Amino acid sequence: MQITLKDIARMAGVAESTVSRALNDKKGVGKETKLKILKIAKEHNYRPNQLARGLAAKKTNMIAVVLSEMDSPGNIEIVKYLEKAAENVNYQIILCNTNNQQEKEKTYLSLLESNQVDGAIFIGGKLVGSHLLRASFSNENSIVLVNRLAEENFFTTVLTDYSNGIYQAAKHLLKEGYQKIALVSGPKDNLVEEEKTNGYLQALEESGLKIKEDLIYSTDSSREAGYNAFLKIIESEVIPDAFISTKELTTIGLVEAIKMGGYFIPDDFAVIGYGDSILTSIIEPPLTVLSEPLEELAKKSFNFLLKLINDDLDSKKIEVLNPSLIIRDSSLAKYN
Amino acid sequence: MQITLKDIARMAGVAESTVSRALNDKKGVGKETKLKILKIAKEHNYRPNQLARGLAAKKTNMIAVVLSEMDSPGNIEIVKYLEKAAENVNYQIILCNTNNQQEKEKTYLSLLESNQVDGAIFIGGKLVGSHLLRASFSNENSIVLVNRLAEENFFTTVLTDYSNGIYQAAKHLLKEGYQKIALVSGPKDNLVEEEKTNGYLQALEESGLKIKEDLIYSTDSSREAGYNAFLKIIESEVIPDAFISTKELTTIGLVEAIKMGGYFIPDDFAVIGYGDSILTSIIEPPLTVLSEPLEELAKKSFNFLLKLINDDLDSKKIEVLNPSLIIRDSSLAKYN
DNA sequence: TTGTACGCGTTATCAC
DNA sequence: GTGATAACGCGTACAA
Repeated sequence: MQITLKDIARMAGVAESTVSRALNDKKGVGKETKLKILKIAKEHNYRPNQLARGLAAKKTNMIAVVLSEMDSPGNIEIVKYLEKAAENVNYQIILCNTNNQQEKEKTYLSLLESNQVDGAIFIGGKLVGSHLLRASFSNENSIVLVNRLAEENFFTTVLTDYSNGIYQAAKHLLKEGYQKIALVSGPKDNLVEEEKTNGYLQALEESGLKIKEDLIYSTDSSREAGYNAFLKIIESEVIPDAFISTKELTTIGLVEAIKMGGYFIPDDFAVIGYGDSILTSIIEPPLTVLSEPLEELAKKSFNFLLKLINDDLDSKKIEVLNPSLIIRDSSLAKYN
Repeated sequence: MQITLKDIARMAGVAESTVSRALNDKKGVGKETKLKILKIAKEHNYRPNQLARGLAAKKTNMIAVVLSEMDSPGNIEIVKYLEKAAENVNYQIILCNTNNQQEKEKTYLSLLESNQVDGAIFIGGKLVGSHLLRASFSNENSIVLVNRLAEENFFTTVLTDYSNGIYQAAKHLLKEGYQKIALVSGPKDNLVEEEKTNGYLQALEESGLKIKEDLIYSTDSSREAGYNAFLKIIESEVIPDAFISTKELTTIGLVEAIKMGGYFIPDDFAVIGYGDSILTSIIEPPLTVLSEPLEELAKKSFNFLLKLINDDLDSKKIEVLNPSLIIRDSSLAKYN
């Protein structure tokens, strides 16, 4: 059995409340009694029961981080930064993985509703479902969305400027002489992916190019999906000379398919991938990629959540950060 | 505010205990009262407060999964299998990341000691520290180790047969005609890595080859470490003709260094890497790798933990599973 | 500065 | 079958 407050109180010959105060560094405890209490606590390796503590204080100092994709190195990177931020303020992170399944999200939301965590950060994922909405209505839950768009705009959100990112990518390809740029984006029912597509369309329109519907392909965010996307697209009437991929894993699959087909990058097809992660840095040739400001995404979202928890945020906020285009071999100029 | 048991009791005009019984499917509740209670609960979106529940029942239905390396796709894969297993028995997983820092492990152990979780699975990591030991003494904590060796043998453990795995790898290289095989292993203060080295030594000795100390290199388990390992090793007197790498990320770094040096695989150096993950499958050339039985590791360890929690395991168990050698281009025969 | 008493939301043990 | 009531371990007014 674990030792409890009561035990310490008995040993020290004081009241439980005094022990509680001493252990929590609250003022109003005599120096000597405090020292004695701390000593006893240490000697017996006392660990406060966090369940009881949370129950009494209505605060657990734990937050949930809900990942839509645990395979994506970018997401893992964000988690690491979150952990660092949490550590500084003595918060625990509990990591949850949904694998893009909406029902799973519901499960993890109940962590909030059942008071196991003080707040939650949702990273990625599709359109915000009705259950998330209801959660925000039923009680003033502390929720921050990262890289996830909801048309309702009920949640504090930290975003990457996807539209602008893909816009830059497309512009770059155009400047390098590519004219028939294909877009391999994520699932259609994802507003973030819609944003990306918008950036693509805008760049093409500005250049006076006709949009070929055949060259816009939306699919899952998996490696296989990227692979199959290439196979589908080169079957179409218009053969592209370049690809922009909007997800980390699809990028990998896409490049693999291109190489498997005996084509060369960028000679046959230029490629701009997504995410400046280990995956895109391993693959050959060196890939031009769109890179998200992962550290900032993490820091800002954590700060927002902290403020939400402490009722320190007057209104829902949306912060948009800029991605950057990292130019490498795979998008080199077509004719030189 | 959330609705509580008491609220439901009031609305239904019954006692709290009755509500508790009804909601927990315990016998001894009238059909009609039960129906009424369930209806009210559903209508008001009642969520039991897990803190209170855990406090009263001394059981949280949560387990901690402590990862030593979150960058390793193999570990992530194990986590996914664990999640699946946990879901089946209505357990929640809380993921913790230590980044190979022992102090962090201590932090997460306190999740156990403070009754926030019913048990913990430690995946990977170095030598078991004294804090882990103390945990096993102070109270009968439910702990399972995965891919982690402790000389004390206090914990139920699920292991891969590392020694045999590396033995197979080395034998394979020898058969293919390689004679000067270098080993790039993980940190020295890690018994698992020691096991791997043993397998290597055994294979070489059986073949009557003299061991060259220069060719045994132990380092961090990072990509950079693998990269630098190659640079160091080719500076030595004996230039190897093959490499065995015992960690996922070092494998990547190693291969990158070889290619960066202008060498070819396997013409200049054969390579056997570690882990059949996305990383080793992306990199070129196709890599011969040692693959761990990830799903089995997860399933067995979870079952063990469940039994530990339910006091269903009479003694500490150690289960050793077999890795498999997946042969691809990077270890092709030297002369043909 | 210290102690008393109550509450947090459940579960479990008695009675009835 | 149902209802009080006492835990569970801690925080916190309030009183002393």
